[in-house]
Amino acid sequence: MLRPVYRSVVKTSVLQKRLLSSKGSKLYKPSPDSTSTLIINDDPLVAASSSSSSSPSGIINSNDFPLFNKSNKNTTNNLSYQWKNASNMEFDPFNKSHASAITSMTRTRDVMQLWSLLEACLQSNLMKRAFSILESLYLTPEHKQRFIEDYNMYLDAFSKNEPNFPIIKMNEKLTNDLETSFKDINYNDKTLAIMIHHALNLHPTASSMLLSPTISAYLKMSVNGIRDILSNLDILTISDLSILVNDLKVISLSQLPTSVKPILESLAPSSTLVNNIENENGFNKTAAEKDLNIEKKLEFGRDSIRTPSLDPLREASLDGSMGVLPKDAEKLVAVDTIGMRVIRHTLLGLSLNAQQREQISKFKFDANDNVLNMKPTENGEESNTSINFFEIYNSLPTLEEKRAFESALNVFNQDRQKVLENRATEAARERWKHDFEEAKARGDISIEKNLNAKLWKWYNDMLPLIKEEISHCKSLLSEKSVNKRALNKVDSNRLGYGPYLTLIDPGKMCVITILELLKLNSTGGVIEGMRTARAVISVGKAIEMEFRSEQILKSESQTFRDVNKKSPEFKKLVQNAKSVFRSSQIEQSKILWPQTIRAKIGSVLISMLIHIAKVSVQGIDPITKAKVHGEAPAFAHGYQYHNGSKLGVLKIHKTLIRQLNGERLIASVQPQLLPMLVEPKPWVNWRSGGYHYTQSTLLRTKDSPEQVAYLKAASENGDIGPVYDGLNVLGNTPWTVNRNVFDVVSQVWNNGEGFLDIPCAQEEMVLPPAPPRNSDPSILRTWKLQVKTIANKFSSDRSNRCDTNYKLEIARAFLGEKLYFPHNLDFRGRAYPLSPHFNHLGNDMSRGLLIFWHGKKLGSSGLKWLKIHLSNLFGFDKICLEDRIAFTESHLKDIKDSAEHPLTGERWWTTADKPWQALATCFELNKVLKMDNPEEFVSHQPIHQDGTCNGLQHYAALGGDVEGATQVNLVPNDKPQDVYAHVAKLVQKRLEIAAEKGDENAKILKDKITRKVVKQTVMTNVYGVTYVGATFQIAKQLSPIFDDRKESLDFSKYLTKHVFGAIRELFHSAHLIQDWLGESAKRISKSIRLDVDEKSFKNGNKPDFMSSVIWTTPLGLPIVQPYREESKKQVETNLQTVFISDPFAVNPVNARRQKTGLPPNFIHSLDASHMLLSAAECGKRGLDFASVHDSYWTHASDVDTMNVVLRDQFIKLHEVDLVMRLKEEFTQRYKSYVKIGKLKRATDLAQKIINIRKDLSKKLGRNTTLADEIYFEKKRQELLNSPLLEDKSIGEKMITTVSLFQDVKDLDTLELENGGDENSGMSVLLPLRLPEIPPKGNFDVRVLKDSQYFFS
Amino acid sequence: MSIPIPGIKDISKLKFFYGFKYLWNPKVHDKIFDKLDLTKTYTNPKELKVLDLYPGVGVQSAMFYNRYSPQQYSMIERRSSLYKFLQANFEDSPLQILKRDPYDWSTYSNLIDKERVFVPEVQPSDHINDSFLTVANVTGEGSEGLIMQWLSCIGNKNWLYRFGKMKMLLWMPSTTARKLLARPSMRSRSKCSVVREAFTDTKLIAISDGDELKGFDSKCLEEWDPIVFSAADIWPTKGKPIALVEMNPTNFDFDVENWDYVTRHLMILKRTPLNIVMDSLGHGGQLYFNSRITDKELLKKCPIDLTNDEFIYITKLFTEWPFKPDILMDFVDMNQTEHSG
DNA sequence: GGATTTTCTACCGACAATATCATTAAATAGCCA
DNA sequence: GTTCTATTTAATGATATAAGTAATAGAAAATCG
Repeated sequence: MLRPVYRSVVKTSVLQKRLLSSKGSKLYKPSPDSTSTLIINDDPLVAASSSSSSSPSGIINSNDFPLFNKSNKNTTNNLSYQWKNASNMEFDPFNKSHASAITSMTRTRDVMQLWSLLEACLQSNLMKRAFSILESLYLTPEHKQRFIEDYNMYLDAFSKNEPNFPIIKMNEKLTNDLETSFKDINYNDKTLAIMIHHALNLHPTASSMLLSPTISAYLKMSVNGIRDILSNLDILTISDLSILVNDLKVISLSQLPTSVKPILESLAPSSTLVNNIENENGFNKTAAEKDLNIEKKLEFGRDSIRTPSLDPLREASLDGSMGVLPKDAEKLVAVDTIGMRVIRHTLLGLSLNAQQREQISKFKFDANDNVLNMKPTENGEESNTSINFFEIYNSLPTLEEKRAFESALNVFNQDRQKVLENRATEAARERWKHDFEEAKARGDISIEKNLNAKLWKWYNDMLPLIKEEISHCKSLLSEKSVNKRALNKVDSNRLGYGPYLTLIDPGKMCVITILELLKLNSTGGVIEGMRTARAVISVGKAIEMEFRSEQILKSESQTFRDVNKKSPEFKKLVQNAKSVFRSSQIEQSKILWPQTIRAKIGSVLISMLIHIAKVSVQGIDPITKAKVHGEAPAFAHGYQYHNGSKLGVLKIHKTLIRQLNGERLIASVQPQLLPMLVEPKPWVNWRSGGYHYTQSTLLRTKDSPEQVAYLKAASENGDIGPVYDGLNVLGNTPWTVNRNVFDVVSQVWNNGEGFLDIPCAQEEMVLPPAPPRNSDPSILRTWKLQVKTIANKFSSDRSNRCDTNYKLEIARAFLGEKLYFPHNLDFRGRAYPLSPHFNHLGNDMSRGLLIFWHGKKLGSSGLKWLKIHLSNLFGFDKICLEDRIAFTESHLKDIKDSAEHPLTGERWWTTADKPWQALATCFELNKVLKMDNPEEFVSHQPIHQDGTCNGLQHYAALGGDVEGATQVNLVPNDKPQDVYAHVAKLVQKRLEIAAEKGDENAKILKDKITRKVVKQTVMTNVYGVTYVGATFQIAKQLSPIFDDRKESLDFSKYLTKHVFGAIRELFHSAHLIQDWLGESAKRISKSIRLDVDEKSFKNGNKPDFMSSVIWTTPLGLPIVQPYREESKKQVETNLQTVFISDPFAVNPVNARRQKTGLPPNFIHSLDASHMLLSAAECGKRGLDFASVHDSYWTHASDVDTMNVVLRDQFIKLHEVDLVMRLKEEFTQRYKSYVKIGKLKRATDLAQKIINIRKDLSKKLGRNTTLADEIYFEKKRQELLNSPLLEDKSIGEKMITTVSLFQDVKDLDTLELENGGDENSGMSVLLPLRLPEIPPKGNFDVRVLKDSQYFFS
Repeated sequence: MSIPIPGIKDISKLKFFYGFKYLWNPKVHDKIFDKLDLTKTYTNPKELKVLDLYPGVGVQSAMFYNRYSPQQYSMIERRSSLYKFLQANFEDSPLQILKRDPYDWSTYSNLIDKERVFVPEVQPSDHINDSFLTVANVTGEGSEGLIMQWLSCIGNKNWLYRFGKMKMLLWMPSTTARKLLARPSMRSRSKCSVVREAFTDTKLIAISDGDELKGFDSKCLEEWDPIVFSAADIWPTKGKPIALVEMNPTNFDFDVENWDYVTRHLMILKRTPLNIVMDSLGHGGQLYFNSRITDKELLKKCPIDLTNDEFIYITKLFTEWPFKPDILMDFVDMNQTEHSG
């Protein structure tokens, strides 16, 4: 590999600094040779490694990464490992393994907090404080390597803050900072980029003559080459680059980063614009407004003058920085932008009917005005404001036209997506205002009645409060000397959250707070309200999220602000460059707000809202019985008890709740997390993918830095490409809303009645009358329980309805749109859509509402699969395919009726297992059946192929279990096997035998065993359900048969034993593997890593076990089981203290959960791998693909192809002995770990250990502990690994209680398994050994190739 | 003929006490009985019926019987090891041993109404019931809830309190006693001390020596002058100190449900003055109560400083509040089971 | 080292106790040389 | 101006909260002497 030319920064820096700091014009005339002498080639790695603190415990051990060898294309076929060395010696907060480094963990936390604070201070122009934070960061030794990045952040902010600071002074400052304040810190190319940018943007009156040499000087100082300087697009704007290339001509085009090169190429020198006006005026504007201006400029050219606005919104805003759409913008958007005119032109050029034509010509192709259909439809204005793109797309006759349409739509949607992710709060605010003004025109009463009008009132009341708070914070923060003692509690709190609060536009914060609280209504088990803890954190998170996307948008528009060309081709270029830019920005941001800050911010905002939000209420005076009207706070903070524990709650007033129930809730859906209108950003990196402006991580880590550390290392090693591939296929599947189904759901919904799983709308709950107070306590108690049950039902119904409302509203908003679901993974690798509420993983209704955007002709086999699909949805999925087809064909009449009269007809579809999806299928089938040639029918319906007990399929393949494999359809068969029925049969047989022997229970139960009784238990058995749990499941199934609950439970207990027995018998080898996994997990989680800090061994002989179970999936994804003891702390906020966990705390593992979790998690990691492999392959073959874990979806015509892929990939996955590989990985990873075990006392080895202990005891003057032994063994290991030969030889001679085991081969004979005589065993440290793998059976997974019922 | 009292030697052989603790030293018991001076209430012990809940090893039971020879003395004890012990020691004595669970409400309805094994006399509430006494030992650390439930039964006038104002001699952990007996403004003042104040007249009779004593107010201790006995007089010796209180129900007249809601919520923020804390009672509470409470001094007080009478006053205002919240819905429901096959 | 007591209770997506008092650690003021 | 101590403040830890052991009960892990 070619290494870029490094220059030893250590040696050059001082000289360079001296050069820069030299006074006068000399600086601007650097002689070429003087700079070149500064370049000293030296191996930077030597310097880096010697300066790093290289604590081995602080960094992931190289042993930690057994990854698959990528050299062989068929990864699964290769058993050899490539032990990659994650020799990342830099300090990085995530790069810590939990097993070690307790101290650096706390430092990590400190650094994280300092970072977030630094960022906040820089944003708020608190330069002094920022500098002192820098000083603290500088003192963290592990952080030195990265410190320059923080300094760059500071310098950049400084430059923006003082745009007219002469470059000489700037240079002096830089020199001074790096030479005195932060010794040993060297600038990097970004530092230079900042200086260049500063120089370029100085007021033009500055001696521009000298500009060129200055810049040349900086360019020559480059550490990694000029290219590297220029790649800092977050610093150097396009116009900067343009000047450098075209005006100063100090660089050539070829040196530019590839993503922007084409833009600059197309910018002719003459048309380059450097907008200095913007520079002068625009500093205190928020990103949004800047962006808005950019947008406008992009569209109308720079001549469009911003007219001063009298809009009250603007007046109200703090320093005029409200990022709202100016009123005059509406006028402006009415005029077509050129780019959009082109889109319209394109669209009108397609084959459209008259109506479509009219729609398009009326339609305003402006992203700001037409984000989504969120406006009420009652006014019937729908036809004007929205276009059903799906219909148009479908009506286009040729593929070319479709392509052209999609391409035009995509350009439009790119803009809409941007607006969607960035302008949602403004949109909400606009809506409120609009409604308010309308209501106002009608009178005060209608203001009260209209929710949005009320929200607008709250907004206006809250805004000044926030502003006041912010100005408090600002004045407090800008005080010269902060006398901490003189501060009251409120102010010292402000000092903490103040820097963050000042970051975001106050108006936005209002909107976010209000929306979050409305969204959280009836969550957390609270009857009419929410948990305070959740509320404050949600608001805090939402604020942070807003800030993040604002940041990205801001830097993006900063960089591209002067790009001003109107051709659509150019626009595409810019869009492309921007997305590359965003990606790298998101990638770079590592800063997260601490949880405590989120909570504090949230509480401040919420308490303001509580203070001002009022609703008018009426009650009855208990004395006079007269109706009383009044005003009450809409939100109230209080507490409720649960099992004696207090729970902070935020109650919402009944009046408001009633209003919310009748409301369309679309507004409060977190807009950043809606489905996307364009393809998600592809996953290329562990934290870059999905939404365009919202950061999401590849893995849903449970606040576990350990998981992140492994993921990051794998990502940086480039090991998880296949994961990205699969995930990107999932994300790139376009969907649309099934209008037919939507209309039916909508009708049902508006009806307000209960329908299928939609509960009916209920106003009040009906409670049984209370018994007299002096009734027996037991009677009082049953009544209380009744009330509780009813209330629970009521509130769960309501939240259910609310959830349905969300789904429906999102669906409505996306009617006729092309939509995408960005995905990420849970910690085992299973994929989930990022957007909540409405997605294809949702309930039956959500799934029924979704169809593929692309249609495919049924072709020869499509109709067959469509029919089978319907049969499956009705629950007939365990009969052979022909019978399923026959089922559908025998119901053609019902299908027709269901499709044509879904609600008024026989409603046959409602009898299906999955009625809404069945209805969707009926609609298609009905259309197909009317066609002369069904093969020509264009189908959009996803067809599902489900694995029969997917977990058991994997187990069977792992164990090579022929019997089990047969049961789960791994073996070709002319008829699908029904596991559940089979288990039921086995249980039945057992019962019959028992009954013959005179077993009473068996006699009663033997004829009551159905498939249904055992189904859940068989399923959950894979997840390691316990005897007790299974008993409950079975009791639930049996309860209709027996009247007495007690009796039913007794029978269930009995039955459970037999069911368990039957399952064990049937899937014997699966259970052996399950046991093996469990035992391995137990041993690992009870093992000790030697280089662990002795502190965790403080309890003498009882250490805290720190090692969690870690493995790598066949796709290379490292999986860390995050189960640890949680440590939570109380954090003070404005409202109350909240109880939150500290993510950087180092906690011992929860061995139990590690143990019970491994079997299911391992299997899930395999099925996830299978899914991703299949997805990638299907993607390659041009299939539209979606998945719900073990259910795979595609077009009817492609089902056969997909099935082939599924089987191939499954075989590919299991051709390797995965269990063996897992064991090898474990053995390698936990190589030098020890466990506490018992050794037979009557052995030589034991005697030797006793002698060592005696010696040691003498030396120490006390009894030895295992901790001491660990200490010495650790010492020995350190010596052995020492580079010094003498150390090494000392180490080799050293004998410890652990080293004695090195050469022992027959440990089994020496170790006492549990039990044994009391005196024969003694506690010693034994090397960790894993149990033997159960023998593999004879099943050859390759026979699967011909099993048609594998997935069906 | 008096019943022999089990000695510490026999008692110490017992292994299982389920976390309960018993005073075994007869001398201390004697002192306690002297102090209790029960004949003042039970002028005619021959008509007295005593219910002994969780009698444990029965030392106190036997000594009681020996002293007063009541008409009926029934011990309710279900825990097998202790039941066996009682059987072995008192099989032939007049003490009645019933293997029932004192925790279970049905035990009482069965005993009293169904089987009529133990039928106390109903007496009006103008005096302490002079023919019915309950003695109980609820010294288990985890059984504090039972005491609290019994207390609320006084408020409901159900359970054994349907027979009138029945006296109860109750052993409990010292910490529980401290909480119950706390008076306004004391550190341990909590909702249950208000409940105690509302429904009963309770005195500390005896307490084992130890650090826990420090938690009690010295003035109160002076007033009650409890018998302080050594921790060594308790078996099993390990564990926390215990105390004996005498609980006499009192007359009360207020809306218990609303009062319960008000006290429960106010005592959460027991150090927050009333003029602020009222918001936690419901939407707009602060505004309402600040306008209704005329006594400005009261508004400055914190819940912890309030007497029960003051709580009753606040409750009255609360019930008169036109916009008062629904007190029935004052609970959270934890995620119920969903998800199926 | 062995019995008693406590802790679970099928995996994942998922989402959470809190007020107050006592004690300890840290920081500041004061004090004096 | 420093160093040492007294005093105050911040941080941390402990404890109580409500009041049928949430619907349930028997095994496995953890604790304690």
